[in-house]
Amino acid sequence: MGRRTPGSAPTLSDVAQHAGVSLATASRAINGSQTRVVGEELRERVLASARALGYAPDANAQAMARGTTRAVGVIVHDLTDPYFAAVADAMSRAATERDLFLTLATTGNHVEHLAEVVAQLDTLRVRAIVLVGGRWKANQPTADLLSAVDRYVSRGGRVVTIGMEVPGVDSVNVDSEDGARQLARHLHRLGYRSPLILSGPELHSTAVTRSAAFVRALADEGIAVHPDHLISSDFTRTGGAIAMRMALEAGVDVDVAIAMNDVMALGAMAEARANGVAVPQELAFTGFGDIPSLQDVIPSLTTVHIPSSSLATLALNLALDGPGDGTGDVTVPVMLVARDSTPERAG
Amino acid sequence: MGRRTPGSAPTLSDVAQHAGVSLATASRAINGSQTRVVGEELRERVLASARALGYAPDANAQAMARGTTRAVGVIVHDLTDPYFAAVADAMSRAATERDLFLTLATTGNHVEHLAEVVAQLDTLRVRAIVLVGGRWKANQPTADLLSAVDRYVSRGGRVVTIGMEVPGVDSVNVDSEDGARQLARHLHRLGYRSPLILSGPELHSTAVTRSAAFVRALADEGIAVHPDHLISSDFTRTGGAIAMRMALEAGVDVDVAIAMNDVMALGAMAEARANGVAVPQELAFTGFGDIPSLQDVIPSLTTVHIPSSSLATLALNLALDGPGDGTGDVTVPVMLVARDSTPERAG
DNA sequence: TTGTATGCGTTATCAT
DNA sequence: ATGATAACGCATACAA
Repeated sequence: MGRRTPGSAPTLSDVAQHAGVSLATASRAINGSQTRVVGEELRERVLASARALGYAPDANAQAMARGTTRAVGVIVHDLTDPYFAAVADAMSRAATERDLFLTLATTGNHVEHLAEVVAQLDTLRVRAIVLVGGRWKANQPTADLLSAVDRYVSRGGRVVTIGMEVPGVDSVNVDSEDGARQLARHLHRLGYRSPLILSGPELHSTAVTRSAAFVRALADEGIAVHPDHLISSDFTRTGGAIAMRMALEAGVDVDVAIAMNDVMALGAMAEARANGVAVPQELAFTGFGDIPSLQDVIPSLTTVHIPSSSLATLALNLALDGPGDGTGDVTVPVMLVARDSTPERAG
Repeated sequence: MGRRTPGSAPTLSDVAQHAGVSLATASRAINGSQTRVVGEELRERVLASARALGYAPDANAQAMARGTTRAVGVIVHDLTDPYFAAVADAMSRAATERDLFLTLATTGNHVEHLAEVVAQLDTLRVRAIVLVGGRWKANQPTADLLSAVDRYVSRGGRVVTIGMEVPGVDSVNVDSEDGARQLARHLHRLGYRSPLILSGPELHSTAVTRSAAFVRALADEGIAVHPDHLISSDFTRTGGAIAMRMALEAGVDVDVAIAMNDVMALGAMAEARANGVAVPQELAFTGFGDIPSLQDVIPSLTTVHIPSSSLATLALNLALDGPGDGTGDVTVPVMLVARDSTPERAG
């Protein structure tokens, strides 16, 4: 067969030679120039040669010659978290749509590696970086991160964050404010009066913002949140469980636990149940995000739907076409999803 | 500030010039050659210049000069599926471990794009491609895919699949055989005697292999599977639900539904319950895979744990260090996880 | 140890 | 319309 020796790859020159044309013509015939056109006959011949040799262009060489790549970088905390998985998946689709490909990086539990990851992507000369925030203990950008972003941007790189504020960087955010309002109104109407708020890490801006939004929204409904009824913990399932345990041990008297995201709610719910609390009769639960696996938990969890797909699409569009100066912030609407974890409460 | 005009990036030449050394010295000082060493003083000066200019190497140029990249390609069906998410996450960690980065591609529902995706990754000259099979309707490699893989391999590329057979390609597989055996034994001991097998697509080799393994394993326990009690459907949650509905409408008399993966089991379980079946008393359920979200479903699902992390690590190692000729197949052990969806059955 | 020069595969700018 | 040829940014064989 036409298999060449391993390690070698047919180059454009090989193709040109095989077709008996110049390198330039081969290039134009295969990857098409915007200015030049190749004659019908030659084009056919070149294409045939390319096929015959099994030619595949070298994207790295193209990147260098063109001065730009077709890669976009995506940074998430942990793909195991359904929220990130959903966003990453949508991002992948959106990228394919625009004929780009994804370089995906996860930071695991190490926020401190964030700057390093950005530098890596910088090295790859990705066209844009989408930084998906949301589960790190703290999401205040460190000096390291800021300078890495700054270097990248100074090279013409584009950055946009999702659910995370970085000075001078465009961002796409969830309308936590409105979500809290919808949920608070719903709970009030159902008869809930003493909420327990399961907040995220105290250093996490989304956690702080969102819980503040809940406190306000509840106040608007005439429901005051007792200071002891706001517990901070990790933005994870375990975090939710721990917060719930703390609440139970403190013997708080509440009728609904409002978690700042779904996984926390699930963790808290499991913990409550494990401690003999009747869910949802004795204690109701709400989440935030509407991750897919929610459809299989019992009772199904009342939550606020975050359209992760538009989140991703908007972020990518913003990254590629936006101003790129931090003035292009976008907020995506959310929607209450009432389910079984918050039954109507008898007075 | 030292911000350069957007679009431009300081190059190694700039650094060399700034430090007053040659290009070669700058290169060696920054990325360290294995043969050459740079004097202490000069190295410092170069590094300082690099820092001062905000220099970041161009990975594309390096790739070209070195003739090799640090990228590995990963192809999954859908990140929204917890199984793929888990594998991809583990892959990301494994890649970081080896100082590589991930180029992630999802095929969505379009198996037919698989060849195209491989060609793309080929273009990028990724060091290796890990193809994670498992949810496509059919996973028989098409001629398109085969030739794309062949071209890539002939260039020195490495391919390994997970849970999918492609001729001449190394693969990492789950020990379905043993998983079926463990589960069958468990079910038999608990008193189950008439199983319903929820299989995957008829064209899907994993589905076929695994259900055959179950039929055998059950037979070994003296349990025969009635032909009508093996239903094929999609490898998805919806597929599971549909299969369950068909079984219910057919009025099958069974005591346990054995799904070929977790999401099918969850879909089937929900469907059964929606149709008034008491779960698990009236009908028990088992899955395969042990995806994380299982901990929040009630009753918790008995399943077979697939160590997705070692799956990913092994695949990557095999891809990078293996023979690369299809003789390096690896099988990873699985483990029964008995939970509440299969209670002991009163004779 | 340091510097010079060449090549990696492609695009783009010139001529022709 | 086609063909030379110069970049692109870096690593390395060779020379000093």
